[in-house]
Amino acid sequence: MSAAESAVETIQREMTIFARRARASAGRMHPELSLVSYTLLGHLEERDGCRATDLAAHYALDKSTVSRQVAALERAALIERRLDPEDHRVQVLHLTEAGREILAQVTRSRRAAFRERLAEWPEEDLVRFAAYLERYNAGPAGADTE
Amino acid sequence: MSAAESAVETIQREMTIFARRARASAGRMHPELSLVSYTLLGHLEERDGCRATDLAAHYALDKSTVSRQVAALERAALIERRLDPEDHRVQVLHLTEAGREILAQVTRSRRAAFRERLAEWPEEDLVRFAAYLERYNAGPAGADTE
DNA sequence: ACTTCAAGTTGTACTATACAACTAGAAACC
DNA sequence: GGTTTCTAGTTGTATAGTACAACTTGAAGT
Repeated sequence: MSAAESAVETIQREMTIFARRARASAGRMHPELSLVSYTLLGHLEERDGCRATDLAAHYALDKSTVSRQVAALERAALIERRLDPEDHRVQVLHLTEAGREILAQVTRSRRAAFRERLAEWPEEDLVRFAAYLERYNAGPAGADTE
Repeated sequence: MSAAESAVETIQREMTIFARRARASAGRMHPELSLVSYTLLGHLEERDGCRATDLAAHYALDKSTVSRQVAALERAALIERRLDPEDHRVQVLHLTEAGREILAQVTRSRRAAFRERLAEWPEEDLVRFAAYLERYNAGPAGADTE
């Protein structure tokens, strides 16, 4: 096997290990916000509000799944729905103040965990690793991970 | 924010994206073998058989979860249980021929997907990316992802 | 106006998971 | 050697996340 092939094997194996671990650990670290809820809230913050359908499309989730997630987040008062006056089918989702706070808090705590895990890494390696991950994820959707 | 800090942010974000995508896509690609079943079979192949308890410990899963996964894999005739003659509480799990085949087939197909996604990468980058991932995953357990 | 399309909700089902209670066997300790 | 304690695994129960299908409501096109 060439060096490239063997590297691909390793990447596959390590990405699999990471994926397998991530959800469970996210749930353990932040019982109040699952990985999915976290990313949904993050998306709302980034876009400053959007529709449930947009979330479903962006994360390749069924609209029923998003509907229930949104309902739960609203119940927890982390988001609110605003009826679009232009189109009464549409509810634009927005973070509430509480949602913003929880999101910031979880982000801080996740960041701390990553920092700790990467504490010993030289800056040069961090920058390269980050670039590789971006490049990997930006690759053609559907190949394996979308 | 320093270059290192911003790289950590990116790593966190991209790892999260990857983790969120991975399970669902694995399920879509291989309905016959979930990501968890796949890793369990892989472990059995690598170790040439082991106990359910070992699987639970290694993957930080509850023994009840493993018990049900194992039951399903046995029902599908992908693994078999052999009673340990030394200790009648113990069942040593082994891949069956069918299990070996399915595992090989899914591995091939996953490998093809990764290869395609990484096809344009220079060998040097593949090797470095693989090393970074190994280093990341080998880090202290529990920080974030175990 | 009628049809078709789009946004969301709800019913139903399945998978993965954990925790707790249990059974069966092994080991340890007087 | 019998009692207690530990270990391996199963089963009951509950929860989260997910998908698909059927439905409701509103918008748009013909």
